[in-house]
Amino acid sequence: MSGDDSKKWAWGALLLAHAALTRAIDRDLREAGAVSLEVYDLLLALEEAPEQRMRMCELAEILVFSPSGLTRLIDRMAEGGWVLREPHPNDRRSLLAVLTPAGRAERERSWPIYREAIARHFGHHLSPEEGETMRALLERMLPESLVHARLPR
Amino acid sequence: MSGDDSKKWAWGALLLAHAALTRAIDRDLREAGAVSLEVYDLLLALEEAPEQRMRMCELAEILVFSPSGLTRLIDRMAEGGWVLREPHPNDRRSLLAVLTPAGRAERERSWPIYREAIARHFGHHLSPEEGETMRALLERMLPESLVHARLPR
DNA sequence: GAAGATTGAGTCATCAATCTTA
DNA sequence: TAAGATTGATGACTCAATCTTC
Repeated sequence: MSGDDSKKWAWGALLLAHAALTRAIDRDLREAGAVSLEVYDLLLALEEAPEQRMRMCELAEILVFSPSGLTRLIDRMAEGGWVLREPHPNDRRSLLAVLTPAGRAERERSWPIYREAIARHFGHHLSPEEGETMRALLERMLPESLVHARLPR
Repeated sequence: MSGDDSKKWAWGALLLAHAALTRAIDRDLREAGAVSLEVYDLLLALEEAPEQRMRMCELAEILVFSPSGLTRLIDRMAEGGWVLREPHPNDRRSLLAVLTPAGRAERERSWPIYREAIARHFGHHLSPEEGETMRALLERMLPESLVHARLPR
């Protein structure tokens, strides 16, 4: 394997490792009684959106879900009372998903469980300075389109 | 939100962003005709294991899959001719998954597609030095149990 | 014609229960 | 009794097709 390939391979190995870690964290979160990563992500996206509402297609793009996958995710969340569907004022093709107070409460209830999981999985191996470096690099490495909707203001 | 919480939140945001990025990369890979992340991960694990074979329960742990999930994943891969099941010589409860030449070939066929995807998603936002820092930190940040089976020797 | 959302069919994961062997 | 693997039932995501609106 050439030098370039072996560098790419190292990245590939870390990609695979990180994908597995994500599954492990998601498993931990569910076992501890928190909502799944996707649900948390959606609740958070709505919470930080103007007027706590967003078009279905926007949500699908942010979450990297298929349109039908998002439809069903919103179905389940609406059944739980965490979101509502509302017609779009200017485009009758489109629907808005709206966060309810119950949805916000659920996100807040899950936060401490997330905080624990994050500390458990990320906090132990790096010094505070290294953690800071890591965060800054990750932030720049991830595509703007995926980060901007998620970073705290 | 306290200062500590806001740090944790930043990590949480990056966790969510990275989970979404993983979905995006997996989608890209499939569209480009490569095997999925899980399948690649399994093929690679077997390829680097002694004698290209591993116990089912070990594989499940490395991949962060449930036992039944692994059973079915191996079912599909065996149907495709990429792995075989073999009895464990010392423990008749256990089975070994064995990589076939076809499985190795499939992993090798997918590698260039992975290389492209990695370059596209990871190569563009960081300088080579930053990339190196990032890799080193990621390597230390991820749990040993997940990294050691995946890093190139 | 294209964009936005949904539905049905198919795929793939999990949990709980079961069977065999240590 | 526990460990390892599998099976059946269920849940959740994708693709392709459809319907409405731009």
